[in-house]
Amino acid sequence: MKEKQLKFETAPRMSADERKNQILRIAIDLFSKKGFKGTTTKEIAQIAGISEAMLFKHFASKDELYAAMLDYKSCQAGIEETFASLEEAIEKGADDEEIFYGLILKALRYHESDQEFLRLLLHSALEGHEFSELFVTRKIAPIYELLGKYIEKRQKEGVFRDDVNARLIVRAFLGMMVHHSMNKILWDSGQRLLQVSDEEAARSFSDILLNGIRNKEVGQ
Amino acid sequence: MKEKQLKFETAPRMSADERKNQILRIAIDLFSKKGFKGTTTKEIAQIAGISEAMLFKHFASKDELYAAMLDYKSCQAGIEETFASLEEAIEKGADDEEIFYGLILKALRYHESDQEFLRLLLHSALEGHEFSELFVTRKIAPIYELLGKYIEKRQKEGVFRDDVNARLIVRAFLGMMVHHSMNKILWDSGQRLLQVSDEEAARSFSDILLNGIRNKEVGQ
DNA sequence: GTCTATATAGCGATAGAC
DNA sequence: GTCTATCGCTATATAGAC
Repeated sequence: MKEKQLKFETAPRMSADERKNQILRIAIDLFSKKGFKGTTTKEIAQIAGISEAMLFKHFASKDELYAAMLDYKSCQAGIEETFASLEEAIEKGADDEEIFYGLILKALRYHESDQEFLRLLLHSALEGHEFSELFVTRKIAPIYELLGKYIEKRQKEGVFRDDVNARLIVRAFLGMMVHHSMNKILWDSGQRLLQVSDEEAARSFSDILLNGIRNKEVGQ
Repeated sequence: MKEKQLKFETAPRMSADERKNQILRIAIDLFSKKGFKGTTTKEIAQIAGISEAMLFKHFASKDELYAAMLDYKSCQAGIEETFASLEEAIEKGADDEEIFYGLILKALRYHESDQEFLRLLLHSALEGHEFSELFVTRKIAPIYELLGKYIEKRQKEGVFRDDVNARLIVRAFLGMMVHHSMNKILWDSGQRLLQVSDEEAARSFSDILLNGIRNKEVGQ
């Protein structure tokens, strides 16, 4: 259980805000790797180069630090941005290919660049932390709503098959992409099972899905 | 963090094997809910109705108990059985519909009936435990192999499109189903996002996938 | 803003009696 | 096979000096 660690050796007497941010960044790193119980306040303090007493001056308890860290992390957007660009693509009447391919690729790239996020989300879900529930309500439910509505519209237009629940299509869609990211982060670091670029994965997933849900009779 | 707990009030002087099995079952329950660090030997002993000293007579350390528990759990098959029935379906030349629908439905039902398993797998993956790696090598890789080969065969026959990596199709396929199960277990207990039966989900996923990867020109 | 020192509780694990 | 008692350690958190 030895990992390389970010080390912040800094001049003493950092300002309160700087210090708080430094602690949060270290907490994100450690909590994402080892979860809540697996991370100690001692280790966080050591890496920050301060005493535990100082840490508890900034955050009254470990719980408070954990919550603050999740809050900080979820404000780093990434999902908001992805959602906004999806909304925009739909509004300007982009091709289905453009919409689906673009969304998958954006998501895969985000997961790649911010692996801490998926790990923190899984940890908090397994631990039953409210953050996990909140994240689904605030960030995931709107995607089901937006994408679900779009698919229903295309079903009414006769372009997509209407014998499949629109939200089940959203789930299939998110499933391909989330599962692929999870494999890359959690198991497939050696890429034993599969080696493909994000572009190829996004291309294939969106092809499979679109061909899978389009009405055969209607030409595209 | 209060949960209902399986309680084993038993007559004293259980045989060694019985006791060991009882401890393993309790360990599975607790480790799957709270992970390794989140579970204490004290709690396991309390629920078993014995002292911690007794627990350490049966398992020399907490680590040993954890490993024994994962071993025990992974021998409860479920996946072997699913794999075998997939193999059989392919050999007897079943329809693609039969093969894909059957596999998804079997997997969804297994995940439903044994939620501990998915939780333990995720916990061990996040913790970087070797079990997780081993599970992928021994249980998941063969599925990629078997299903990948079958898809390649169908591609050569001209039934499936051959412009998509066969293993990427396997991933898309497993992704839909695993992600759906994870949603049911981790987030969707209130089914806010989606309410569907396992049968409907399996039907839709296999429809989407098969339509998505079949050559358009070839009638079925 | 930072420290040392310490309180208090809980952890995994052991000794030794029955 | 089981217990009580306890060890050595680490955890979160606090008090009070500088």
